[in-house]
Amino acid sequence: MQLQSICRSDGIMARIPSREELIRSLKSHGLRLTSQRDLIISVLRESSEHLDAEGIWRSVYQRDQSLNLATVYRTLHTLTQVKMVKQSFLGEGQKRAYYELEDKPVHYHFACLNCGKVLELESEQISQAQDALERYYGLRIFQTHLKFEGLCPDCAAPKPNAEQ
Amino acid sequence: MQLQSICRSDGIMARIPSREELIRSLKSHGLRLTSQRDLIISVLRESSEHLDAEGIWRSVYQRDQSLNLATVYRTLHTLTQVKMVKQSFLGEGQKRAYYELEDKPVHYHFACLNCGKVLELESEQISQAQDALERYYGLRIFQTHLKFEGLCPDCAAPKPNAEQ
DNA sequence: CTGATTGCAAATCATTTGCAATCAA
DNA sequence: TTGATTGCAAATGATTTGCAATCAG
Repeated sequence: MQLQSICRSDGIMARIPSREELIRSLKSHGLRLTSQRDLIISVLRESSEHLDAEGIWRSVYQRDQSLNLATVYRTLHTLTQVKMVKQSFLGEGQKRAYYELEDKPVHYHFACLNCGKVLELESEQISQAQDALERYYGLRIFQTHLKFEGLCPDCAAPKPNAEQ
Repeated sequence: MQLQSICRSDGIMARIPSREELIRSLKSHGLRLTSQRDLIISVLRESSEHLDAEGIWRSVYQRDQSLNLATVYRTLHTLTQVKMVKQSFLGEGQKRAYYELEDKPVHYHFACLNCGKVLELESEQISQAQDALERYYGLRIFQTHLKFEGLCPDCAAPKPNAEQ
């Protein structure tokens, strides 16, 4: 069972930053725009699912066969550092990292154990709980890693004549 | 900066299952009680902090120098499968797995980015949010992986003359 | 006795790194 | 021009696995 696809369960389209915004963002951090970075960024922009480094590399490979997997890793690392990219561990066992462009609004991931689909969930309550935890325990929370696993609506209540 | 220690921020003592309960649990799953498993279980019971496989191995090593790291991994895998042990990815980057005995009540982890301390947080609101998500999206949630990162109370508001 | 479990060493697999060559600014 | 970035190949490091020997039930 593999990671399959991303669905925003709420039907709300996430705002994907434009190529220009992303390039501006790159430069504002003193980073250079190389053809490799440009390609990787466009793959991230155009992908409808979360990709791991190798998936990104395979996508890029169609347009540039010389781009090296190590460059993909290095680029993702750099972009994650400057908060243009968000890294999540969506597979079972959190072995492999998946990447998506940093976009608002904040969402959380749900991975179906049966079909591998990944849903993006929003929850005001979670953000509130987080605020409450900060106040109650006196912490400062900079990052939240939250992932649910279970059965998606389709797999939880399969319809008689529907292929999952 | 390394993982340092576990503090139950609320001061509530978690209930640690007795050795006998754990052995009973082992057998109820058709698993054999070997001296290696017995040792690993007691290290898990007696440890006040989350340990990774190597930390467990080092602890066990004092009592049995022949116990192999591979056995530790295999045992942790087995115990995780039968839900006697819970695996979390507490380091930065979720590279390495940490293990603790499965115990109620449910808690979440907070890792301090400065001193490496891990706090155990409880939050009724998070459980409620989870229930709400299940109902709202029509999912079944079997597992929640939640980890916060930021500054612990000590590092967020350091006292003038206090070490870390 | 017999299948479960272990020790050992080798394999895996995602990710990282050193280094010389290349390229953006 | 010059430091940032890349390709390549080799290294890393946590975890897993094949296999023969051992042990629990």
